[in-house]
Amino acid sequence: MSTTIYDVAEEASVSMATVSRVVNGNPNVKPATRKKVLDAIERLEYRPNAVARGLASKKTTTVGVIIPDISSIFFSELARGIEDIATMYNYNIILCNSDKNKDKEIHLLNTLLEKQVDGILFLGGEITEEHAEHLRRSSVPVVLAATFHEEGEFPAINIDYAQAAFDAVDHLLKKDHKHVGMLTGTLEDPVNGYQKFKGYKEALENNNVAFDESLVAVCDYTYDSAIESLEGLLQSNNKPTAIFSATDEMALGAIHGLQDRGIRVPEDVEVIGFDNTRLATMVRPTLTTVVQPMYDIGAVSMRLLTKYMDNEDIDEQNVVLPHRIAYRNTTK
Amino acid sequence: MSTTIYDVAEEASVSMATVSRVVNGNPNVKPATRKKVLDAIERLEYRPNAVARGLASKKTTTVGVIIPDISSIFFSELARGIEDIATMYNYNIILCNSDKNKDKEIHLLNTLLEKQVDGILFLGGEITEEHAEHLRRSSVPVVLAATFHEEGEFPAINIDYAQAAFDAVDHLLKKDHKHVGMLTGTLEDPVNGYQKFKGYKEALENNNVAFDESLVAVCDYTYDSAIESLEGLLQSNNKPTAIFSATDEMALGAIHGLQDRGIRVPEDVEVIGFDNTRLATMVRPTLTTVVQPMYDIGAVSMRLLTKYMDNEDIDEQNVVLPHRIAYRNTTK
DNA sequence: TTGAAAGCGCTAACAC
DNA sequence: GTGTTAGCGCTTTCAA
Repeated sequence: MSTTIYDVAEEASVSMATVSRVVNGNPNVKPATRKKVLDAIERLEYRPNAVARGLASKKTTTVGVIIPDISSIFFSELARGIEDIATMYNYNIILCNSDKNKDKEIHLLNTLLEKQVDGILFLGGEITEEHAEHLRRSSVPVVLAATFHEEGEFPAINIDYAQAAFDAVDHLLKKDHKHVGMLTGTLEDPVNGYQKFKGYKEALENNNVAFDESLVAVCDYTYDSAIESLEGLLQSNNKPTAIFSATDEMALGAIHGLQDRGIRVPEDVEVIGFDNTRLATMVRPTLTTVVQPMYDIGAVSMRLLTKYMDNEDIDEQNVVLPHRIAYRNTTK
Repeated sequence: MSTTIYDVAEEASVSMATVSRVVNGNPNVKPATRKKVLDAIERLEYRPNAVARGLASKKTTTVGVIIPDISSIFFSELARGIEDIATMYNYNIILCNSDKNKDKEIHLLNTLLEKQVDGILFLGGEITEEHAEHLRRSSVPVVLAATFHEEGEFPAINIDYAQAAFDAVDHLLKKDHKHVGMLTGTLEDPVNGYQKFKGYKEALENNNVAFDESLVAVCDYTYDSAIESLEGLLQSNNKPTAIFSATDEMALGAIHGLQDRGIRVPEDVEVIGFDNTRLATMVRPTLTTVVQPMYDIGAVSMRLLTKYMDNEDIDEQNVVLPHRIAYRNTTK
């Protein structure tokens, strides 16, 4: 079997309590005995059993992360931010894909709780009342990232999506575009759907431009769906001369869809994306897009979670990170 | 405190052993008592403690995944394949970024072992002799994915990178290109560097084309580095009329770098990438590239790991998945 | 500064 | 079918 704390104690001729103390950096150990123990550990290649430790101490130094889809260019960047900060604070991460599926999300929540994680990060999905009920019952802190609960009941890290969308569309409108199209996710999606759409509409109102339903296309976030939906927009009586897309990937779809039809970007149609994923500079023309600090959202949410786990003071449980627009070449 | 198996036993007026039996689906329980227990569990909202269970059973149903960088479009796709199969077999995943850094990798290996994972998936990094020593000492099975050990000592899932590179370059050469450039990763990288470069050289030899050092540029896998390195290739006395890139992202860099200089793709220069990431169809012209089944590599490696963990028979510890070339519009 | 001993919540013999 | 009991490897009082 693998060597235990008892073996080390015996090898060093001390009690297991003393071994435990040196392993845990407890200062109440005479340097000489500390050395004895350290040597024994080395000789025996002792490696503490984190499961036993977790059972005894009720801390696993592991946090659960529920993420819609790790293969998404957006969420994987978030995940990286999370993992970096987790490492910094000595936590490991159990990563689970939810596909934004409610049942899966709730199931995962329970699985993670069974595994005794010290905290949970919930990313991206819609927070329904059913979610809220489960989250409330959680025995460990939960923080949301890139999503939020209507009532602001749970700590959450986001940008102001509606305002960001407003800014982008407003920019277009101020340049005298009369017909600005929008590519959106499903409106049930609080972030990529509802909030951004809301910003779009508000910008229209604010600029006294009538809302035209035929100018908004609901897509499923994929590049291909954007190309397809474009057909609809182009059919509108109010053919768009500018398009705001809820994600970069769909913006690329729009750009290429336009180009494939011989429509020039930005000369004939200007395009603004959202997220500033690495894709944005990997297209020609390079994409003007709303910059959302993805890595930071992950990092900040993990940091906030550590505060909850360590019972530190929380100054603000709902943090709104800044956004801006990166002007590149899909706009004039 | 949270409710334990004792509470349930009391509530149901049975012994804890019986509760354990129903929780674990042991058939030796009378239906009537099973129901009693199930009811008690429901009433008390009992949730088994996986840590205690792990300590007692020596199984955590958790596997460790050491991955170079989860935010990479390539590895995140692999990770998705891993997670899906893990879920299917009821495992969770502890995800750790290594940045292909040897010390980090070895440190992570130890951390995961401390956490008593049931198995480990090691992705992408170089396997030095030092790695091998640590891997050999692992108390749980380890499988490699998208990397391998020279001696084939450890189970590994890959495609034949050298052959794949050969195929791509050979295709170019057969079309009478005399000067085929290559964008490669560092040659220490067994996969993206050495193997692909080897395939490149072999294709040259096979077609009786002299190797010209000025035609290969070592990049750091980024889009930008590819754009930069392009300058060097274009300076060569044997200006390339075709370019083979070790990754799609660098291929995009090359394409845009060429286009920015007014060089047309594929008319003036043909380009072939590697991986067939989602980027490949998100560029114009769409990218001809070597198709590597990323998701499958993840899925198959996780499946193989489950076999090791469950002591199933292994037919082949070194699996080589098929590759092919997707011909699109960066080649004529 | 060190040791003894009581759990942590569960599984897995073993007995009945 | 069901209960008893001895660990799993560690942390954490409490004494000394």
